[in-house]
Amino acid sequence: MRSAMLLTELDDSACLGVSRGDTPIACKDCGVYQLCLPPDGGEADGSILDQITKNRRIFKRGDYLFRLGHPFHSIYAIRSGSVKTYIWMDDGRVQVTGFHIAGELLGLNAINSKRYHCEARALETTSVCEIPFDQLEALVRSNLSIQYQILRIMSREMLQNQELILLLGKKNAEERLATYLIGLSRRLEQRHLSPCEFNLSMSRGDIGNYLGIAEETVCRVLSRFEEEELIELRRRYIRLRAPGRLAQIGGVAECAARESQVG
Amino acid sequence: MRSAMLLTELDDSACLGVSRGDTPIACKDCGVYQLCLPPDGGEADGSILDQITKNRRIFKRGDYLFRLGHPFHSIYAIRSGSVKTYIWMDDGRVQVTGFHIAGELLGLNAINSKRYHCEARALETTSVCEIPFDQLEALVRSNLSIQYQILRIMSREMLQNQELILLLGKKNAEERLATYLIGLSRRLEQRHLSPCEFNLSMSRGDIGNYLGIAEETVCRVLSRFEEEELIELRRRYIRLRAPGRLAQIGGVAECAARESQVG
DNA sequence: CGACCTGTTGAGCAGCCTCAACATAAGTGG
DNA sequence: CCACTTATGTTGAGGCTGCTCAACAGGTCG
Repeated sequence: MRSAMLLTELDDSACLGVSRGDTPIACKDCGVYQLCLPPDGGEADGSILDQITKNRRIFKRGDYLFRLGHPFHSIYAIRSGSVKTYIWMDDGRVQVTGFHIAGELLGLNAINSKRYHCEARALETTSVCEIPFDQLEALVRSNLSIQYQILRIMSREMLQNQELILLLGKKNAEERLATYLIGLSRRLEQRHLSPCEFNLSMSRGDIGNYLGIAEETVCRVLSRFEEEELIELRRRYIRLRAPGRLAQIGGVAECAARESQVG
Repeated sequence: MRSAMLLTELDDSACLGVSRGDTPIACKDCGVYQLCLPPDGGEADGSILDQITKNRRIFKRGDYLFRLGHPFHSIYAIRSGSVKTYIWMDDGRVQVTGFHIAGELLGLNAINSKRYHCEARALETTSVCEIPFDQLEALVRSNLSIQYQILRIMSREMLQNQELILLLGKKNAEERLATYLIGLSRRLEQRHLSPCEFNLSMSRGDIGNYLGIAEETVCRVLSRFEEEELIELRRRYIRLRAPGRLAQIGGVAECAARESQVG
């Protein structure tokens, strides 16, 4: 038996946006591909890109990609699988700071201090491209647009963190979970994966920790959602039956309405 | 009467780390200076730097530096004064995402989408350097180390956001306020300003909003801190009488113990 | 098969919010 | 300069959301 995976219900070749063979990630928005393709759609420097995409590693469930405080050497582009990142306080309280799926980059916030400032752990069998920072720097020097891509990626990550701050500061338990489900759904959709039917790779405890609520509250709210026929639930399998309604509950703007204006 | 300022108790020339005349910000860690000085300590390109630092603007209390959704054109380096940034939900709930003082950069998270994703408003009379993004890009092209500096700055901002996420997700009201006071104190200290005696430029409501607690709770906890002789309080004036104890309450590691290791 | 991990549901409790009244300071106009 | 309004801060009382503790169910693994 393989370990729990996002989207085990779907066929393998589509799973997490990675095709079977050695072909690159199919999604325009993904990891190294995203990093190495200039925004104008031209081709990046093939040799360096090839070199980087060959640095593949597999992590099994529970393996650490990197650990808090350790020296920064690489950033990681997830090819398939999923990863959680978290930090903690001296007394042992832990805060999950993010779940990361195919196409996302990890470790960028270590650039400043040259040390990882969170811990990254695989939630399931996960394939990544490891990109040594010196290689990345060389890449940047050889190709100005890549530097700009990195800025864009970091800028986007900062936006996501702001959304999380809004969630933690102002939303109640129902809104938090609705927001979470819709956010996950949209990320899957961006990767051309089924946005309304998937398997969670993280536990209820992880979800609750991330959202700043207790594991039990996660269960209760999800049960309520199921009662109200907003979702269908079987352990880690979930189907969104009313994504629009969930977005409404979560206070998440429709994609199109994102650029709403001020008075 | 001038409006409330951080540190009105101190003499003007030291106020917020800006000297009286046209001399640059005195603090090594500050805004444009930080942006334009390569990490090796050499001099940046004088002409472009000069050009940029001449783009000065003054904002009065309540003025907007930029507004949510508006097209991104500039980033802002604060020279003196202070600014709050915030976002909101459709139903009007607002989340303050940060308070920013001299030496900090605003607007970097708009790079990705070319639109500002938060609103920035002066808390008091505030002097900034406005840096048009095209000028910044030119600067980056002419000087590779500046690009790296921007990466560092963004990386650091991401760390601060992670700390806020930890606070919002896991700390109680007392811990939040203690963390807040210590954080502010340390930022002032970095700018060679009195770390234990200052005037807050933000209201109790703003503080509570930022920390995810009610205004009334802010008052109550601060009153309790005063009773316990941890602080001295007179409206917006505050003196930290036991910063070590506050750091302990807030679960904030001592600066020296920051690189604590994992097992 | 038993041990263990994860998830679910219930009961009681508490931290913080809400609402409200009031105090103090700041701003405004005569 | 004072009366008035407005903004901000403080304190109290009561209520609610979500937490804690606990028991148990279902799946997984050695």
